[in-house]
Amino acid sequence: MVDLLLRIYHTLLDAYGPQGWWPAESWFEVVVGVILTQNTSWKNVERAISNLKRNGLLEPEKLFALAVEKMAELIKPAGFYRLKAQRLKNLMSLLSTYNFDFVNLSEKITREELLSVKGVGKESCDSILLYAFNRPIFVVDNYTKRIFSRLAVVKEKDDYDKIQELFQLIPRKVEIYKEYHALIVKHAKEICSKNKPKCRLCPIKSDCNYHT
DNA sequence: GGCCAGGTGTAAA
DNA sequence: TTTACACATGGC
Repeated sequence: MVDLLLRIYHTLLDAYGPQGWWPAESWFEVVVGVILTQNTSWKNVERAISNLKRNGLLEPEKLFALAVEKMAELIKPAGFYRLKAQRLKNLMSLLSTYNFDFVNLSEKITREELLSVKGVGKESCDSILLYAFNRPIFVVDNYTKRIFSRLAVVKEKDDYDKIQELFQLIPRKVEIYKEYHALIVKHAKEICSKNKPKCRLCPIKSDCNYHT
């Protein structure tokens, strides 16, 4: 099974090349991006991020000190902005207990702690651990579920933990974990873009007419 | 105009 | 335990 997963990985890598995720200039930008991108296109997240940057607020202490209402205004382009502003606040307050210290956080913060934050679910939690703090944790998203269940690698009703356990049979190399998830997202976008031949892997809709 | 986007929490069945 | 819904902007 591991061989199969690695074969798919290399196939994707050959097809699309390294994706270089996460696109950010700092670990803190990753953390913020993770919350902002919840059910939201990256394009919209970029606008929100650049609003924060432009105001010099993409720094832990600055953002933590910012009123939620102000934050909400700035991240508006990312959608769900009131909700996400509060979620960022919640997350900031956990990170503040580590004094926003990268080394400290990288070594000590746990999955349980992150999951206890309101607004941080499994995918966000694992994205933060992998992409911000370089832990070998595999990120499972809906694309992963749909694509790999159609490839009959996982079952339709397998839950997050089940699928994650499977992928984590792959040797725990952070770079591979980062790249694999990124490639899955890339593939998901590619196969449903126009001018592509029909395939049975549409991640957008299970009954997609365009790619059945 | 409708569907989708690099999800999550909550409430009802 | 599963399902339905709210949250919201912007691209196509």
